[in-house]
Amino acid sequence: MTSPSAPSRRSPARRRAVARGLSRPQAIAETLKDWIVEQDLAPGDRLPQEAQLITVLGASKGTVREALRVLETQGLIRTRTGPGGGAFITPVDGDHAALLLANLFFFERPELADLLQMRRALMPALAAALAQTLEPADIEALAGTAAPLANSKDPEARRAAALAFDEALAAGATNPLLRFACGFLARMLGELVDAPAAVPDAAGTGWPEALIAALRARDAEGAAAAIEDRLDREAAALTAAGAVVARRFLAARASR
Amino acid sequence: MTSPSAPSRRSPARRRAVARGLSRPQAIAETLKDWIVEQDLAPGDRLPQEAQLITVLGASKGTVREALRVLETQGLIRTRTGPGGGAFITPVDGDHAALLLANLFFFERPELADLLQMRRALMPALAAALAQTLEPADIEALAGTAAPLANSKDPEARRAAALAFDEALAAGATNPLLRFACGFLARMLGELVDAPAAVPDAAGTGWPEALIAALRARDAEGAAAAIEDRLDREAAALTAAGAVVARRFLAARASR
DNA sequence: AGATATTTGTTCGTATGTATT
DNA sequence: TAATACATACGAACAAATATC
Repeated sequence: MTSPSAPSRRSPARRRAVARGLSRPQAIAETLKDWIVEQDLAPGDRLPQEAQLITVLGASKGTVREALRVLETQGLIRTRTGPGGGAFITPVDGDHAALLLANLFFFERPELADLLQMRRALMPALAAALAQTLEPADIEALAGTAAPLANSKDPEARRAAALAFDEALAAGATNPLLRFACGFLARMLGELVDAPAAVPDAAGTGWPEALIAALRARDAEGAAAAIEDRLDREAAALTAAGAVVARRFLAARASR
Repeated sequence: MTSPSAPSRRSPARRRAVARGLSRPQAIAETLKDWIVEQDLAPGDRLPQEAQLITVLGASKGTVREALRVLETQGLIRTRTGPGGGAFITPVDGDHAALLLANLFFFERPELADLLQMRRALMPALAAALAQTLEPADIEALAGTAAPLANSKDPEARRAAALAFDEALAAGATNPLLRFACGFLARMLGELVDAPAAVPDAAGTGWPEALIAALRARDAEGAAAAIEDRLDREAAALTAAGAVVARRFLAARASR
């Protein structure tokens, strides 16, 4: 009852992987990934059942389970128990990918200045792109999330609001690379940067209003300028306050 | 013989993780990550042995092994057999992180224009940064990798040379975020973009020489300008040739 | 070089949990 | 409620790798 082209015991991917010194479960995971591409599997599609994988891959239950756990960790599958259950392809989501990428920067820890430099390079491009692609309804929704930025009295609440606003901005990008990169930077800055003293924020300068206005006017340059003004003020304030990047992992968020 | 503060059966991280619907091995992996932070473990340090983890975590061997495989997949540990063996902390390397991140873009597949937009936003900043930080010896090494760009007759060789050069440029950045992002973009463009026809490259315009000259002169603006000229020409050529982003995973590279 | 001890890696039988019918 | 189909967890035995003497 094996499917006509099941993942093979001797796939090229697996031989490559083993030759590179990967462990067997990792190698089996590579085989399954190749198989996903070959079969053109899409989110929602199911992998063969554990029992079938055991026979087809020529590995024991434990090893196959470890291989599936590898794919789960990569964010590629989720498993369900019960009849009709099994391992299902799921699209990797940005939150999950951000977690994995943050592991890299746990060891190659960036300075605050590095985060700010990166943000300075990307966010003006994001703002300009948004000015050209955002629908009026999206702009008004953004304006909604921008409100607490100026209104909240509590500094902690304002910090959370700024993070939420930056993430909302990033989420609006049609370019998936820009969307992920800006969202990731916002999370790093919001969750991993600690300041010993209170950091005066730049919302009082009216940049959120200027940005929204530029977006409404589809004014790419104006939007970029509004963001640049804000970034420069905020960078100066963070640096002056002696903010630093903490040594921790990004926190996992609730899924599904 | 358990260490004075071993990973606990009821760590806060594990309760949080289980509450979020994570599987037990994933939850145990979260516990271990928290423990790495608490103990301030650095690359080379060893996790408790399998047998100890089994008793301390209150899980079976298979479950503990799956948890370790999760950490291995995240690039955080490597295991060795034999006396004195076990799971050792390893710094996550860029290649590994790139592979994991590429999984995200397997599903949220960027257009060629998205890749080019991102590169246009980042590489001028990279060039400017390099002009300020690169040592003379590094510049000369770069000049060496730039040579095949203009000299190779074979288009395929030139393509490989361009990829290698861009990765070398990225590797020179002191900002780890910039280093990773530019390296990742280079790999996406080099490995995942297929062109139906030959793509004339821009090396003939002398931009590599102009860039190297600007770097030698510590001329940030000149370096950025040289890169911008090249990017714009290359983008036009790729677009004209009808290049597209393929549906595949990034290929793993040889490690250690 | 070879024997031995240590530690991870793999397998399998069994039992349990969970969702569907 | 009961039966079924599936993943999940456990434990014991054995295999393979590697350091040490």
